[in-house]
Amino acid sequence: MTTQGTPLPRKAGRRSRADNAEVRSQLLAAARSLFAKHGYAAVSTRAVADAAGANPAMIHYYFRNKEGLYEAMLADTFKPLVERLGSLMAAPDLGPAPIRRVLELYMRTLGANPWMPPLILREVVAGDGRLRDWFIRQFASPGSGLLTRLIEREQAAGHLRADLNPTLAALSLVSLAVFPFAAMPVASEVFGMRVKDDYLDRLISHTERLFMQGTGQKP
Amino acid sequence: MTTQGTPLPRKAGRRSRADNAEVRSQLLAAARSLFAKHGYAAVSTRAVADAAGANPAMIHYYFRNKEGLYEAMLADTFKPLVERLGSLMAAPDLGPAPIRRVLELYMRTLGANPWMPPLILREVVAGDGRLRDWFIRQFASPGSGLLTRLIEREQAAGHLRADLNPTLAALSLVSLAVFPFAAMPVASEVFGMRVKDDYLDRLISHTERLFMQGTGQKP
DNA sequence: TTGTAATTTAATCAATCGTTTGATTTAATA
DNA sequence: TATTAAATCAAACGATTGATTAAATTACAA
Repeated sequence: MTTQGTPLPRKAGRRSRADNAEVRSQLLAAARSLFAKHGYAAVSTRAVADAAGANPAMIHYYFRNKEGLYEAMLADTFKPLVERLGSLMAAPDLGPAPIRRVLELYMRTLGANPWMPPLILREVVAGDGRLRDWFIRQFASPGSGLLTRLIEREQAAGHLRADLNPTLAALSLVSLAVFPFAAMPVASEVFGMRVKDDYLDRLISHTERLFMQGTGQKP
Repeated sequence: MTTQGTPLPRKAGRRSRADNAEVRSQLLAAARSLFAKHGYAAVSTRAVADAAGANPAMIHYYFRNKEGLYEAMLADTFKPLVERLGSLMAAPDLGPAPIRRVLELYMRTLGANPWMPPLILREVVAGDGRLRDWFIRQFASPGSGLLTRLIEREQAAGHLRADLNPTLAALSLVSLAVFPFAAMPVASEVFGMRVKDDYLDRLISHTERLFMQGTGQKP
């Protein structure tokens, strides 16, 4: 499971061939698409190489093995979002409507990168370790204490309904931020949804509203 | 994907050997546990047979192939819940607090059968068909129109906050019913939750409360 | 141009996959 | 007891898996 071996591209001091790292990034893109769609075990390294228009040996060359490829793909995919979320929630003085801004950043990112929700869900659900620990660490720093504390602060400020347990509210918020996107293909059939242009806006507003005081009025 | 072949246990007119179907049910149990924990592609038919203390050929004998085993396992696992949910929501005259009763049935069942949430999530997320269609059909009848209409009825009766779109509320309800259970192992680490005896009750109440008017009081 | 390291190809390794075969055992029927 | 069918087993099938290598090719510094 853990990669205990030597590093690979032995100190690429020289750039060559098509200015490059192009094959590497194409492998990452192919891996992201295939792993998101079919899951880790169902995707062969040959399939990734084919989809990237490369040779299986290139995976060994750049990433040592299948796990190394998967790990690099996850980091490449989620690092930007995790960093932006962290800096947003860790800010000493929150701007206006921080909960909504977290929701917006989260949902718009997932909406724009459809491969993210499946990857998140698979990592969350996967019983075996693989990258579960790495993934937990990624989302633990900005997602756990920070989100719970953000909710507490917003409750204290009177911006959020106070009758909710902060920890459960944080868990609910994440649930509502992730699941609907991963379930979109199915939900559109099950619930007969017509995913129109304003769907994302309506979903964000709806989710935010759940944590606010109900008005009793129709939306 | 579709099994186009002949049926297998050729008309079991005779019962034999340990009164039987025991191997069959043990294969189903092993498949349920392993597929839930590791996913379809990551589990070999040999592993299932070993865990069931049976011979690999018995899978072919009872279920024709790996997909047949998986399909039978899904049906065996979810049919009871689906039926109970359907009859609860389709009742002409709902009893008191039907939303809470749906939540209770759903969550307590998932809580008592830890393999269900991973299976649901995998089926929802799986891009390829396999049993996605079957699964959608299972949850479409009781889960779609019925749940949405139930929410509308409860809104009309003044039992549910009226400022929520019924379809989005239905999707949110399902999200909150499924995701926290599947995420439990991770969430307990990320959110520092201590899953105590009353955890399920508190989660149910919290989720129900989200769809009610906020009181502004601490819980 | 030549030397050298980076990159890519083709080929191959042992291991494991899902599946099937053919023979055997068990138990009910005639 | 003889017959028959269901159930089970050990063994092996061909195909594919992840991984690795040796050799060929490329690009750039000297």
